[in-house]
Amino acid sequence: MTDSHHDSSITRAEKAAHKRVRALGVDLGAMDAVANIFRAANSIRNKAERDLLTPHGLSFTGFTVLWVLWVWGPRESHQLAEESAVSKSTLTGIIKTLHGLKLVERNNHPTDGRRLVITPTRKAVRLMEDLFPKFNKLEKEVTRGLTKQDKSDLIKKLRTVLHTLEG
Amino acid sequence: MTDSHHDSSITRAEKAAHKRVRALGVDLGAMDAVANIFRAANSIRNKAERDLLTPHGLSFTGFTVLWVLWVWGPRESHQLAEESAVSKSTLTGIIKTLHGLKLVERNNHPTDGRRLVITPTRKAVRLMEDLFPKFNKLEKEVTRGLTKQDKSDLIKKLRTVLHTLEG
DNA sequence: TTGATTTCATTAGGTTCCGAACGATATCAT
DNA sequence: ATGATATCGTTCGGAACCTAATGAAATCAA
Repeated sequence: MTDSHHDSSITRAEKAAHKRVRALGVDLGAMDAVANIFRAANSIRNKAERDLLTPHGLSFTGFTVLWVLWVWGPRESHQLAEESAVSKSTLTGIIKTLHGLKLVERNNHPTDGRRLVITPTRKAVRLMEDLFPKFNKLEKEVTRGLTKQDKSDLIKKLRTVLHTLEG
Repeated sequence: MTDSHHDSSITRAEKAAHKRVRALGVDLGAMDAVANIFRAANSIRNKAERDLLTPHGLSFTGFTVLWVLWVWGPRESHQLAEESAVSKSTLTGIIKTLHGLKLVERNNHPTDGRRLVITPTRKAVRLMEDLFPKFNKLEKEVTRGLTKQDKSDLIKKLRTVLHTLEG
C-alpha cells in the first residue's frame, strides 16, 4: 500500500508520540486534539504570510490588527490590543510599523490625553478590500476538504474549547 | 453605530465581522472555521506558557523542541527544525537557549562535518517526565467540554485541513 | 490645592521568529 | 584533481512578542 492514498490518518509523528507516552496514563485524545489545533493554525498562518501578506509588507499580526480596524472602525489602543489578542506593548510596535506603511493614523483622544485613537487610512481600507477576499479564498481552499456541515461542527467544537478556557 | 457598551464576546466580534464582509460574497463558514482555529491555538498556548512553561524558564517553542527530542531521541538540526515547525535560524537560537539551561547537548556528526546532532540531557528527560503529564492534564482540561467522540471528530477534521495544506 | 492612586501608552531588556547572505563542508562533473 | 554545485549551521538585520518598569495624564482624598 503506497502513500498515494489521501486521507486524514494518523501521522508518523503521532505514532511516535503515542509510543513514547503510552506508559504514562495519558489522554491521547486530548493530546492529539490540541496538537492538531496547533499544527493547523501554524500551517494556515505560514501559508497566509507566504502567499498573501509578506508581498504586501504585512505580518500576520499586522493583518489581524488591520482587520479589526476594518471591521470595527477607529479604536482606542487598549481595545485594539484586546481584540487583536496581543499585549499593549506589542501593539505599540505593530502600530509603529503600520504607521510607517501609512495604513493607520494615531490621534489623541479628544478629552483624555492618555488615550490614543487608531484609525485606518483610506489606503488601509483599499488594501483590505483587495486583500480580504483573497484571504477568504485561501480560507476556502484550506477547508475545501470539509463540507458546510463539517465546518459548522468544527466551529462549534472549537468554540466549546474557547468557552472552557474563558470560563 | 456609536457603541458605549463593553461586551466584547466572540459572538459580538463575529457578528461585526459578518456585517462587514456580507456584501463581498465571502464564505463565512470557512472564515469562522479558520478564525476559531487561531483563537483556540492562541488561548491554549498562552495558558500553557503562563501556567506551566514560564515558571520553568521555557518558551512554548522550547518546550516543543524538547518534546520532539523526548519522543524521537537525538536528532540532527534540520530534522529537529522540521519536526518542530520552525526555521533553521530560529532553531539555532532555541538550541542556544536550551543549551544554556543544560537541557541539550550539541555534538558533531561522526562522518559529516557540517551536521550537528542535538541530544536531550538527563535533566531534560527528567523535566519532560515531570512536565508532560502536567501538560496533558492541561490538554484534558481545555477539552473537557468535548466527548471522546467529539475529540475524535475534531482531530479528523483538522487532519483533513492539514492534508489539504500539504497536498 | 496638593498628594496619592489609578489608568493609559511607551520604553527597556530579552527571547523568538523569519529570510537572506555567509562561511564551511561535502559531493559531483569533468 | 579541481572547479562548480549543493547542503549544512550560523550570522545578520529587522519585526514581533512578552513582562516589568517608567512616564504622562486623570481622578480621588482631604
